[in-house]
Amino acid sequence: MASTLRDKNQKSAVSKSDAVYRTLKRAILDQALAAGTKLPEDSIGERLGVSRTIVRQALARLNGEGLIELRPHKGACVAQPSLEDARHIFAVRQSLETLVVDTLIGKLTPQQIRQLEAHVDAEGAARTNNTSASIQLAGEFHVLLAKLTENDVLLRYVTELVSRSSLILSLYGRPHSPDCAVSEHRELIAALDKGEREHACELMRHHIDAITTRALLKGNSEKDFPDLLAAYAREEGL
Amino acid sequence: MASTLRDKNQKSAVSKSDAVYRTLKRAILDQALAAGTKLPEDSIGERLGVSRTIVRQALARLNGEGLIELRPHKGACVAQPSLEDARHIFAVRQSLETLVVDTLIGKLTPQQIRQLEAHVDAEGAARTNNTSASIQLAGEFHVLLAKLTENDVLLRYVTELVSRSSLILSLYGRPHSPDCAVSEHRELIAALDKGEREHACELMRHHIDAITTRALLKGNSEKDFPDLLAAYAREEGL
DNA sequence: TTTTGCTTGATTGTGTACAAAACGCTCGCA
DNA sequence: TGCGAGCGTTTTGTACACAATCAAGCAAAA
Repeated sequence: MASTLRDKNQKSAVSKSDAVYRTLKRAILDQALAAGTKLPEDSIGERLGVSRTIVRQALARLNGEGLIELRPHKGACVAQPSLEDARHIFAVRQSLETLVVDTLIGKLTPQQIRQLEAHVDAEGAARTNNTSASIQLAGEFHVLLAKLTENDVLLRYVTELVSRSSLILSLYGRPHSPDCAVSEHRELIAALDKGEREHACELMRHHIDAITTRALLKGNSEKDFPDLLAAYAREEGL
Repeated sequence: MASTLRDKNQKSAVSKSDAVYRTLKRAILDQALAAGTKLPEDSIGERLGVSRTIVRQALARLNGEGLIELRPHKGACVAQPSLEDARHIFAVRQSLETLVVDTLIGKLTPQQIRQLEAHVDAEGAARTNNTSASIQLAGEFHVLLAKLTENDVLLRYVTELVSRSSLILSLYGRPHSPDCAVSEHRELIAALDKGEREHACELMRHHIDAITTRALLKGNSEKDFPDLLAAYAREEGL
């Protein structure tokens, strides 16, 4: 596709570690690299044709964003957010995305509204595709909203949280029905368009609640056992 | 306390780049390194007795947190947040710190209340000292609150934003009167203690508003002039 | 048979060397 | 005297090599 070429040019011109960073990030979010997968610097570097130095930089960045875990002398692996992590992440999303809506109310141009609607149309079209692409698109809707605020900090945090949410959904989430996400997104756009501040905020709150519920309902079986053990181990100073 | 010792051992034993990271961060927040100061990898490494590799890691991390700017092939320098950056940062702080208060309401133990009061006492005691230490302590109060939520994500973001706020205050802020900060902190603790949710949230909102005003009111004289020039120059493609 | 200790292999942490790019300086020219 | 080009120096970007650490497998003893 065209974007690949453009990205490749940018990367080679701007920085290689960015390229590796983006590649790994996409691989993680596409679930090509499942949660918990080890990420040895050597193999990745060899596979992508760069030195370990570059890979290390990319891994450090991903670690900073919470997408991988980086334990000293033990290497990196794709993060496995605990249920508690998940609750924390969604709580902060709740707060920040309400701010997004609050910032956007009454300031969206017709063109921007159309842009949002076009995105949701794409979500609707991808409904029949596989789950991961659908989760991806649903997440990008939130990132797009954040981008429209033109608040860099807000955009960065929302982007980060949406990425981590994708990971969580792929770990714990029930099968994910895109239908409700799409309809909720449409309602939100309508409220934003009409300038109904309270209604729009309430819709966003409810929407994130729905995602949270979908994310945390499952996953109480095999995953909690090792976590419990880890808690005990930590108390012993291990 | 015991944790301090443990942390220190961990630091020296576990990783050098952490040490450099912390050193640079403190230097920036203490205004030992003024905004805009160039940070050559070589000099820093030589000064701190580590190789460029380590320094580079620390710089990358600081860049991720917005404390330094890292332009390709041009090196790092202490960040100079624009007034717009400042507005963005405080807007997000507003939102997140309200979440902190909302999370904490009704869940603080008497011991934690005492801990908060002790901190504010320290703020009051440092009132006569120099400005930077005072700003520092006032910021740490907010970090302490975030820590009490036990929400890692929230803590990380608040910490980051408080750091950047310190930088902003040192750049644009008027002389900073610690008195009002202290009294506002005390009121907030009281409201938290009594479990008055709405009142506490309102106090936090008002408090951040006050900080924002203090931060952005000044700085229209000597600092805006070069900025204005830069804007003109950019329009000319320079 | 199970457990403990050692040894080996693999992987990360760090320093250093070389290549490329940007900055400052001097020199030449109008 | 002012301006621009060319060159040398400084600084960053990258690769690689060596040291340190961890995990696994094997052997030996209880």
